[in-house]
Amino acid sequence: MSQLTIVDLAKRLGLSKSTVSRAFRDNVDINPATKARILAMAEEIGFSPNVYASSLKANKSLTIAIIIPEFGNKFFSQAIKGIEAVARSKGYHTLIYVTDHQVQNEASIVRSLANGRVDGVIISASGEGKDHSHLQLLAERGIPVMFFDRAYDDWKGGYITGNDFDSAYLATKHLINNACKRIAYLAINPNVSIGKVRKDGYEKALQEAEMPIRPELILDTVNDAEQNMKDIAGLIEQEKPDAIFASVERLAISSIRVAKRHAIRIPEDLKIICFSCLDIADLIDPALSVVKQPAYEMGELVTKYLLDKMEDPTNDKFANSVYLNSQLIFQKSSLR
Amino acid sequence: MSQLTIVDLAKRLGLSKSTVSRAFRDNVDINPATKARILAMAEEIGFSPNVYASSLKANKSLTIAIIIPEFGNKFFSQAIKGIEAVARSKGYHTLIYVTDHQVQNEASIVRSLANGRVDGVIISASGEGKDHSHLQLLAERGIPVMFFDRAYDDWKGGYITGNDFDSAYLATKHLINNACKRIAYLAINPNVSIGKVRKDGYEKALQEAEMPIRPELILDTVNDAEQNMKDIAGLIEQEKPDAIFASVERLAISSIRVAKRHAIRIPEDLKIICFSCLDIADLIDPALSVVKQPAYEMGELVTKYLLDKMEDPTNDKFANSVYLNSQLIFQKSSLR
DNA sequence: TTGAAAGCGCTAACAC
DNA sequence: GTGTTAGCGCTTTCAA
Repeated sequence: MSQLTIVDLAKRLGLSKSTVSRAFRDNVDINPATKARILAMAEEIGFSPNVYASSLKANKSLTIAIIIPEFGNKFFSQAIKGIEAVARSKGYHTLIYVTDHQVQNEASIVRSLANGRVDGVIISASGEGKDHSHLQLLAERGIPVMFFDRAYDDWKGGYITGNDFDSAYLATKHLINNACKRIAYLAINPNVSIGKVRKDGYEKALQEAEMPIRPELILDTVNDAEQNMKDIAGLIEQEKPDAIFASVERLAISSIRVAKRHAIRIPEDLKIICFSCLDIADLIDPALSVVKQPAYEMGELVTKYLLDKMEDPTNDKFANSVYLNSQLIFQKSSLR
Repeated sequence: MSQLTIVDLAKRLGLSKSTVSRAFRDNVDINPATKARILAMAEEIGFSPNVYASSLKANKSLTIAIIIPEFGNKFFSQAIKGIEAVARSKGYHTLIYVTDHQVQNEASIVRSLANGRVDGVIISASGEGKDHSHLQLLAERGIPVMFFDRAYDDWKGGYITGNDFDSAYLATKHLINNACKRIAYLAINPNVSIGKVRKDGYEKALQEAEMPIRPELILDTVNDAEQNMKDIAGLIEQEKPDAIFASVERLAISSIRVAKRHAIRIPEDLKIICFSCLDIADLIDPALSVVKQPAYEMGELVTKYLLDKMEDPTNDKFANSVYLNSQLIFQKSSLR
């Protein structure tokens, strides 16, 4: 309750507050014995220096922020776990924000951070909208930003993601090799990087196999499971695809539910594969084929890069994109 | 880059910094026109007040912390989503920490918070250990704490959790009603509230049915999936249970894997039910019976309570436990 | 309604 | 090695 300060400590010990302050910093000249005395007393009365006073002084917060669009799947929880682990190991604290795919939420969150609250920001982009001026705010403040998994088309800074183009290409090719002729693609927002890149991989595989890219087999989805179920049911009924490649896990789950409901057999009538970090994909009926991204590693790496960038903001090295290899796991849902 | 301050703004506008400061607070006398001018200029040059200076002054951080043992399942991600949503709607920021079930991590995290960094803390307890003195630190600082899901036996403060005793009792009774005679219980750490309460519910159901409580059917597990798989395999082989009640999801998943590996049929040879917030429990083979806690609501409620407690720390109302009803979903894995 | 000034708790020259 | 002192940027009396 009582707000202890270094002055209180100093008085009790008959020292000045600067000496007490020094005891809590490294690399400063202080008599080891004095330091020990101070730390012992601090321990005894339960004192530790007020972080906001320190932050104000140092103009550093030792805090980073994560902004993600959703929390619905293992990908993000694993990534956050990686982020938090690295951050904490380096003495940083991690603020978390969920935008629910609303860019305006992302913008308002970013605005609330651009006043010294954080030293760096990690974002997985929340959606469309041409206006990413909120990112400009961080740039003006010199607050480094790294994106992971999802970035905006026009983002020129650092970005860690999976090798989604290749993975999507290989996943589609796998379906083709398993005799699929009408492969539907369930897309998310194409304004977000992964929406576009994954679709490009899908299209390349079709082209390479000299199969037509049929726009009617490409379904643009929304952030509403019920609506998506309807749309997927409509797609299946009208277009009779023999395979579905879902760009994100929740669309594959919806597809499986639709299939069950309509007595469509997987994989006999319809094969399914999707991007997913689900650790129990093998226990689903039927075992779900997945493109599994290294979520935890991605979280670790994006944080390492961010912290490095914070140390050396001008280094161009951190403005590049890094692609981590995903793992393709073919199981019953996509096999002939 | 350039660190703008209220003084810069004041100079540009020919005002004093106190007037500028007032423009950013509500409930103070300031000419509306002046305020508008100030805010317009702030917008133009992209200024917002340094939060650490404000926090230092106000001795409030507008920040809370969540400390959880793991991030492995939907329960925690949903709960965090609820916490963050409520916190943000009230203007609070949310720090997140994962202890990996290590009480010493919990302790060191708490220590790093007890210096003004946060105004309140939400914890789901990380494990055993008799020494919870780190919580004392927060109490001394007058930082309110609320637990959710998992609390320590000796915790006397606020606690929001599921009606686990009743749910465990009903889940066990359900197995009994489905002709199970040898119901194994997979326990987690009994020093954490839910470890004990859930087991109590299980035992009560057995007693009520006049079935013996067999210690050899109760497996204490550890935080290591491989080890647990071995132990579960051993249990199944030696004790031949006809049902497993897993106190947490990951133990049920491990059990299913063991069963598959050993060609044990679920539910014919072995029925399974567990606590879980898995949203695709119905898609697992076989569809998994679960006790589903209202994770998101729990996150919301614990946060509301914490924020209320922060306003009125002496109100005993927030020292009580609140039990939210879980939902029992019986599916193929536990049915005759 | 606005300005001047003290101070939140800590840090880092600078002096001794 | 330790003490003195001047702020970090903001808020808030108090006076005008």
